[in-house]
Amino acid sequence: MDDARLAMEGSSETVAGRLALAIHEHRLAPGTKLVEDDVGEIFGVSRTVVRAALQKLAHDQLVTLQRNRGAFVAQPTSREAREVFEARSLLEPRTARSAAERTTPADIARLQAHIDQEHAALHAGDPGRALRLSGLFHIEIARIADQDTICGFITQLVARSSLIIALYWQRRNALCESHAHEALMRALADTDPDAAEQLMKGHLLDLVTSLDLRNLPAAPRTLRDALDRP
Amino acid sequence: MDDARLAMEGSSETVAGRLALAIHEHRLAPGTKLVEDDVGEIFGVSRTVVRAALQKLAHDQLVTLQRNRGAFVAQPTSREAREVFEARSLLEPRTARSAAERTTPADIARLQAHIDQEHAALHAGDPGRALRLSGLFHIEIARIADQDTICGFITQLVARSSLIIALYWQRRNALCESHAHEALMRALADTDPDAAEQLMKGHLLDLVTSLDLRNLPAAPRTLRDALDRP
DNA sequence: ATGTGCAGCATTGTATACAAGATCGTATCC
DNA sequence: GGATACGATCTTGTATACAATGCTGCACAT
Repeated sequence: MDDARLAMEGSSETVAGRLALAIHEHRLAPGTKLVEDDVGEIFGVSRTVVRAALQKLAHDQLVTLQRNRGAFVAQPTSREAREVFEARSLLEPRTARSAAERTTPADIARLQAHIDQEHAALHAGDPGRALRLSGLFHIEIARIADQDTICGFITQLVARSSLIIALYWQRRNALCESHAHEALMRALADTDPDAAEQLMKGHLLDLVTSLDLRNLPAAPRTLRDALDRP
Repeated sequence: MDDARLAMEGSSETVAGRLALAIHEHRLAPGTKLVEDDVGEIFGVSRTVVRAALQKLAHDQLVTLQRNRGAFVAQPTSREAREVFEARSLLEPRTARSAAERTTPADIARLQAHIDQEHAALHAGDPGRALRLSGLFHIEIARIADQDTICGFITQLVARSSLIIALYWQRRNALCESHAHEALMRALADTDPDAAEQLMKGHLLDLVTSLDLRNLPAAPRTLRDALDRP
């Protein structure tokens, strides 16, 4: 009830960012209800700005808005999961190719820093943060490609992927061994567009095959929601 | 000052839709300021719902929000224009391929109806509506491909393309002779994925080469905005 | 005991009120 | 005469108030 001090300059975006981060790091589980008053009190703002933040997150499909019922952390269906990775496989390989054609040493340094942080988070026993950093790696590559529009799409898809992983990840053990990321970074450093494209393609395929998408209905939902829809 | 009757059931989305349609049909020019009170009075709703609508449009990048200054119909730069068509060229050809693999006769009928309406609008001297329908044709193909996520992206890109065409279209004469659309429809009807993919690729290339993207700074903006930025 | 109806409560949807910032015109100074 | 400073006005940002909707639990009937 005291974070109001950092709420200046686009407070609704601050709230949206904090909520998004919590979702990315799996600290807010899919299906969780986000009550406007509660969120507002936590961040020290009124419902007005909370509503704006929830709307933004809804547009990114991180939360679902149900009229007169409220906002819930989204629960992508297995169909949506397949669609998200289908979209990523259309966008990211060729974006990685473009990135490879214009990577600078500074970019490589940034990528290396990402990978290091990711390893550190894993060893520190913070898989949520590791997952978040893993997603940022993909976004960073899109940023290198210098295509803001595509980068925005990829950002959205990475965010939804975090929810999908929360729901459908099967081998809980080896969490995203980032050899793939290191190989990608090398391809960029070597200015090898073909390798970058193929590596990204394979990496995404690995990811989607690590999911268990047999049409289990998303998860045992909020117990109540399971029956009031149909 | 009387349209309040149709404003129930998601009123902010109604407002956003009406505004978006006006932008699509080039009745709201890029750079136009959207004053909250004015919009609210026009649609018979309060600023609360107008703000929600403007936020949604801002997320779709149809309007630009400037803090404490207001909302303006977006003016994509030539860079953004290139990015939008780059993104479309990544998404739409392969989406057209997917569509060709699953087109039903009912889909063809719908596409034919779109083309007919487009011709009718052109002959009726309503180029705005023709352009809107032309965009819907692309969205309809994405819908046939049955990929909601990609369809959503394409919808956004088509919307932004409308703004780009408003700003950068050079040959004002032959407005989108829709032979390309008819050829695409035939490829879908013939279940010819290769042709569909190639035709879409070529069509998008034709579109982007019909633009004049030499870095003219977007247009003579709102006369005032041109000088207060730098 | 199970199902139904109603009442009270909790939460969201919308409008309005007030505060903060930006714009524009005018007056003043040089 | 031109530039600058200031104040009036308009617009947006945020909070709050009220209305409408949905939810929960108890009473009551079957």
